[in-house]
Amino acid sequence: MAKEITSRAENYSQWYNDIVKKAGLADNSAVRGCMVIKPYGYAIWEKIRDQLDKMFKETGHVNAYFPLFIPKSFLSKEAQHVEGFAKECAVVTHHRLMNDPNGKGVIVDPEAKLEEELIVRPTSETIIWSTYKDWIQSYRDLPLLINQWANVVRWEMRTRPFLRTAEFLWQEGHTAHATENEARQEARMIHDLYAQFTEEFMAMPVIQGAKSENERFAGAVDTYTIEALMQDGKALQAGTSHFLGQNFAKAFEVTFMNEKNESEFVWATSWGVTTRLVGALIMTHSDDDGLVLPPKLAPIQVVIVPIPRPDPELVAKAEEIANGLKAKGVSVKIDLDDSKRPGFKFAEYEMKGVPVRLGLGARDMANNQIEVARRDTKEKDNVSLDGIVEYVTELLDDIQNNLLKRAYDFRQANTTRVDNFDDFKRILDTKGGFVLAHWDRTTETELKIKEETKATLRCIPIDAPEEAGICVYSGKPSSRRVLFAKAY
RNA sequence: CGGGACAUAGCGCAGCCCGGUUAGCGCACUUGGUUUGGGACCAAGGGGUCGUAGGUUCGAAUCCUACUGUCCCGACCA
Repeated sequence: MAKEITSRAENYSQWYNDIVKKAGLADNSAVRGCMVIKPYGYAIWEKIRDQLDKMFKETGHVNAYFPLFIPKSFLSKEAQHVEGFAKECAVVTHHRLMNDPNGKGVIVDPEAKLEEELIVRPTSETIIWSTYKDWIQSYRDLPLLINQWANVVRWEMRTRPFLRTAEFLWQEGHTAHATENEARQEARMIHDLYAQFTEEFMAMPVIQGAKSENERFAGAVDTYTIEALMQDGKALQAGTSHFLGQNFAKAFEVTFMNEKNESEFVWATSWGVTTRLVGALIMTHSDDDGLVLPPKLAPIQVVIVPIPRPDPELVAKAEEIANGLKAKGVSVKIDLDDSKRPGFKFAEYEMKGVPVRLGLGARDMANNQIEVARRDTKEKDNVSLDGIVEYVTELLDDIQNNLLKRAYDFRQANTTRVDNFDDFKRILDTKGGFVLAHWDRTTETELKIKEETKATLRCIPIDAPEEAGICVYSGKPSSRRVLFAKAY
């Protein structure tokens, strides 16, 4: 047994770390709080990125790139915004090093102090809105629909690979609109796009909702979120879309002339998802044998293992099958490594979450069949080589659907409606998961609940039906249930 | 930033309490051979400033002090 991972039951955090490491997704780095994303982990991110990028472009957005550094003065222009990020910013104060006159090594050259310090972007609203001011003159310049793929830095106390790192990769969309309504629609449209993406591609169902005032993005009027439920019963915020009102337009004086030749402030949105999605993917589907990937995001969808070794006849047949699959758009790897035995390879590909494994040996060739193993259920079947391409492409769809259904069923089974605070606490302590409860819509109650239960108000679901009830904490009237959970 | 644990080869660990030749084991790696349908076996080999800096001592992986880092549990957060 070369590689083993801690079971989820034994230690969920350790299980997660083991998967990240042993599936080859990421390593710790020499820099505290920062990870190295390894090729296999990055390949998953690329799949996520490419699909989202396509969806953004289909909805009229274009990509651009803004600077990593933000003048300190920019960050202080929007009061709530700076308050939200001030505690976790990396600051550049100097621009030069020099040899240490007292010994070996280098020191910061005290002569090279910057006149104005630069902040490493924790998010780009300020630099972008200072730029948009110059780009927008007329209603004819609107809407401005721009996205950027970038890295950002938030100096977090405690980090975990993919879920929270000091530096992470993301996309941030920043749009400007002539009317409030159009901006609100944009924020909601992206919110829907995110939900569609996570469900269709990540096979991860999400609850769509609005954040409470307390949980809202610093500087936003409304924040929409997609909340996913992880296997340990904790919620994970997987993406947010913000309606920013005219807050940034006012802070950066971004105005335009409307059709009546009147000057107006523009209406704004911003929205983003991060490499955290890779963490979400891990914690939604994986099991005690390793990573489980949905076919639509798997860097390798099918691996063919010649058994017992890659002999020429087997490889020739494997290539024939692989070419058939590739013609259908399936990514296939033929394992040509002859230094490892099949059993080792099986375990390895299971650890890496490859959705389908085909085992091809002389015995199979003689019987005109092949061994098909699916990662999600670990079932194995001997399947005729005739029509194998169709069989596998259908199986990939089936796995994708099965993962979504499994995650959805898990969420259903771990979503509990409660009507009093005793039940609320009991469910969170025993079962965990999502809790749907009535809430009186005050921040005071929200904070009390958080203090007493560690559960946070994840969102006010957009599809929650109107339902008369009383707040589980205060007993005051409420018209709909909201979503609480312990969260990452 | 609080509470706890840990730091010895790429990874996982033993040795430390009770200081004493050349610091050991498993996995991984290299070479050769035998194997090969679920993590092969045999043999030979390479790889270490024992986290860093001080201190005690004739002598420190081992004892003392400080620092740094990592992990787990909290608080903060995508």
